[in-house]
Amino acid sequence: MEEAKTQNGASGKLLVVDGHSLAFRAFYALPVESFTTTTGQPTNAVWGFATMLADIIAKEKPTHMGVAFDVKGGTFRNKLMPDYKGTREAAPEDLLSQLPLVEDLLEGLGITYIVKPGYEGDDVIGTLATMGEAAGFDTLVLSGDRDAFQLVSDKVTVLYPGHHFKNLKHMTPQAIVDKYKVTPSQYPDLAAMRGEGADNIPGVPGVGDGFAAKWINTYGSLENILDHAEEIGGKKGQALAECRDQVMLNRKVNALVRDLDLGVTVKDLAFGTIHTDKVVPIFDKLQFSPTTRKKILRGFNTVEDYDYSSASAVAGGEDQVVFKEPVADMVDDPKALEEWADKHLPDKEGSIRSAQQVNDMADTLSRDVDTRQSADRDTECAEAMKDHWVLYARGTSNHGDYNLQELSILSIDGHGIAFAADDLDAGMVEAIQGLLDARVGSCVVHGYKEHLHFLGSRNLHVPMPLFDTKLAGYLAEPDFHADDVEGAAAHFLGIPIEKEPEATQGSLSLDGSPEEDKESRGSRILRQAQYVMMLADRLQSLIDERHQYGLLRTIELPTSRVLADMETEGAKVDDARLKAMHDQFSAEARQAQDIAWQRAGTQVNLQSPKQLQKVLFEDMGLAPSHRTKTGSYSTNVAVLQDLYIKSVNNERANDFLGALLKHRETNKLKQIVQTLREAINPHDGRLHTTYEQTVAATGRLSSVDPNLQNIPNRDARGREIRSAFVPGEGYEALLSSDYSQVELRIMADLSGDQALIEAFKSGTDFHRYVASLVYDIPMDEVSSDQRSHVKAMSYGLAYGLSTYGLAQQLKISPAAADVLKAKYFATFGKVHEYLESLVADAREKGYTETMFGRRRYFPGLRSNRRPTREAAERGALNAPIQGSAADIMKIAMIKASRALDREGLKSRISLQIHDELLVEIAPGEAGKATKLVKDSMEHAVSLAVPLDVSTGIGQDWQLAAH
DNA sequence: CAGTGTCGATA
DNA sequence: CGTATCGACACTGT
Repeated sequence: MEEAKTQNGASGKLLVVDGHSLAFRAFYALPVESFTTTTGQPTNAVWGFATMLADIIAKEKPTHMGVAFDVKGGTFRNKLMPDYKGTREAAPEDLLSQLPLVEDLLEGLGITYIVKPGYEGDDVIGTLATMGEAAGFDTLVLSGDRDAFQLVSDKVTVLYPGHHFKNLKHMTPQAIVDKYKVTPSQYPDLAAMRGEGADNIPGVPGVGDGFAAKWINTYGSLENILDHAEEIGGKKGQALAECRDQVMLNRKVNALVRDLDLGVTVKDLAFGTIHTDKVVPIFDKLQFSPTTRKKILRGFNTVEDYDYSSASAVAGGEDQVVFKEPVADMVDDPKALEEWADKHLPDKEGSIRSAQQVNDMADTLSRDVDTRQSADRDTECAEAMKDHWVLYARGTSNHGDYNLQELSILSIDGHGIAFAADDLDAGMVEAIQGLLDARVGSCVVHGYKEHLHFLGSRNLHVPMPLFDTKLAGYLAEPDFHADDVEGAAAHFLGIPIEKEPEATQGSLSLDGSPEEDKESRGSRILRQAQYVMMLADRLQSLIDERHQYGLLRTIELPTSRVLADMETEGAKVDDARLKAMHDQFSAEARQAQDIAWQRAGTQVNLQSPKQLQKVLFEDMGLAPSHRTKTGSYSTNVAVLQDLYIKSVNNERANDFLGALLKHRETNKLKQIVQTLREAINPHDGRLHTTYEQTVAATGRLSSVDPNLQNIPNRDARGREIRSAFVPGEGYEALLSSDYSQVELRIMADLSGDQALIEAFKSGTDFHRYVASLVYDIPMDEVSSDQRSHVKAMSYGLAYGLSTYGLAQQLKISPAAADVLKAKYFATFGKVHEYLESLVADAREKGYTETMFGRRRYFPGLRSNRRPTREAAERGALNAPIQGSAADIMKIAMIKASRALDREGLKSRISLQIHDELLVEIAPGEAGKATKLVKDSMEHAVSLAVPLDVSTGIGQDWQLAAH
């Protein structure tokens, strides 16, 4: 890098920053929820400001720096133009409260910041840039305001953020000319004619950058253009003449002042020395992580080895994580693999457990779960994880077809072996199997389920490993989603994100990227394995601290195995039936569309809310009711139905709405059926969903590609689709087995409310029983309204339902809802207390916990923003309940799967829909399988109330329903 | 071609 | 102004 030199030998690089612009952009770019201290102070703008600045400092290496801020109160511009920046909304409090923090941080970092009453930050910037230029410095101006372009010269470059704030464009004189076809000094003339929307400066109507540039190049100066406005002619020329005064005013307003007296010289702007006594307290106050601190400080000359971490740094210490490049060993025959393993991997004998031992241990722990939910809390992994190795495989999957692509084994000593799947012959596969069987007890993977699939595609079976970094990461922070190993490493280890270029396989690469050669492919996968190794170290201690190893071992890892089998087997569907339904729904949707188009008089796209808004609320003049969150008029079913009823006297609108509603319904069903059909695996005619085990923050599973957890079930039309799910070849029926009111039963158990416990023990119609208590009347006098109101209240409990919401759902007045709620809580006082305690505990601890120690963190509970805080409160109320139900179902699945196996049945679990299992029944096994599955579910855990499971058997899913 | 908004399906 | 999801489609901006 060359540095600027002046005649007198001075050299330097000056960075001038528009402080407000940077803080604003950071604020809006980063979610405030993720950047809030425990005291509720938002820090997203400060964090973004500081890290962004650090990035630029690291990249540009300036020697001098000045940050300009606006100051409250009007400037000379407002006197010239009262509307100047008039459309700007006031900055939100969450941002304003951060500006003093930014200034404090700058002071601590030894960076000069400047405000000048009566002038804007832009004028300070203009002055600083001019001073830098005059001193012979290379000068950079970081600003999101285009007015700064007038400062650009050979010595001055403006860094202008693009759409993504990260990539800054270097606006040099040439870049300005390329973009606007005028020189930097001519740019204000151009802007004066075009106007500046952001500042509420009107331009000449119909004139944009293009015309303005053309005129400037024809006539030179702005004055000259205005003098020749008549010559230009046409609408634009006329408009220009009419706007003459405005344009001249614009030009005055957009000229930056470049000669303010700021009371500093360029030399004063030198920086680099940090005031440690000031910086550390600020860092502490902002609760910045050690990683963030290092990141911010890397561009400064800091005293070597000075500890910038807070005295009160997080326990467990965030030691600097160092990436050590693994050594790739060449192993090309089975014997060599065995020798390599003997040399580098933990002993088969001794402290390391064999696969059988590991599974025995899991069984033992799982039995503990039978009797006492907390028995598994004390199992720790630290001991076993002093010596471990990483198995890291990658592959492809497509609707049940899995394909291993590459596999690696990495020892804790840094030696590793990488294989391309194509190079694995039968002998090598056998040797790998031997290695797995002997040493899996000390093995770490990232995603056990995926490894079962990928290795399974080469007939390799992976017994249960010691640790899974993907599952562990999910338990540690269920709201965080890394999409790959690098992402997880970046998050948990604070390793800068360097995305590895993905393998370009095959003979040619279309996008011109170089094909990855064998060697670099090998070292890439070993690097990824090394990330897994490092993640294991970090997560192991996190998991142990929280006593979650039992959860990992006895619930999550075994669940992975059950899910892998379910995914591999899939669920059989009758495609002929689906096709018939699709044809039927298509025809109906088309009919409805024809009628709608006819009544509307135009071919509106019925699937376009925007077009519908126009037809309904403009053309037909109907009265809009509900607004969407962005302020437009909603066209959802509730609104449409309402309009339909209200439009009885308007035949055209009424017909249109009827057809539209019909289209909504049938088209949705058509689309669901179509999606299902497209996902059928052609080889076996079955649907192979993928269960995501680390997505839902509460601990539930989710289902994707296709989602088989949202197949219609509410109305008869949609439910028909379930009749297409049938037993496959070699099976005779389907069993549906589901929990009734699990979440309520969990609440009864956890709250210890005797009234509710008795209600469940009574064994009668639960909602009727509860209603009789709430209204204090005999069971047989409970009206159907009373029953349904109480039922809604019961279900709403676990969601943090408001009286408003309850009223809306039951179509009763808020006052009546309030009365219902009061009565309900008067009857079940302990439930009320329990729900309140969930939120209170979460506020104190920062997280909630399920019966099995699954955590979820809720930083939003301390937010200053009411909507944020209340949303967090509802989440904290719901998470332990929904999450405990999820834990219980996972345990039930593990038990059921093992029971079916143990009894030698061929029947198998096919689908899980949160509180329901669908089981494919082999001939003659209906009775036995039903009993095993039902028992497993009923006795997954032992609560103060019985777990009620209802079952049904039928020739298809719909018929199996009960 | 990616990102956002609206809508609607489930437990 | 009830929790947790997934995904199709339309539209918009680079």
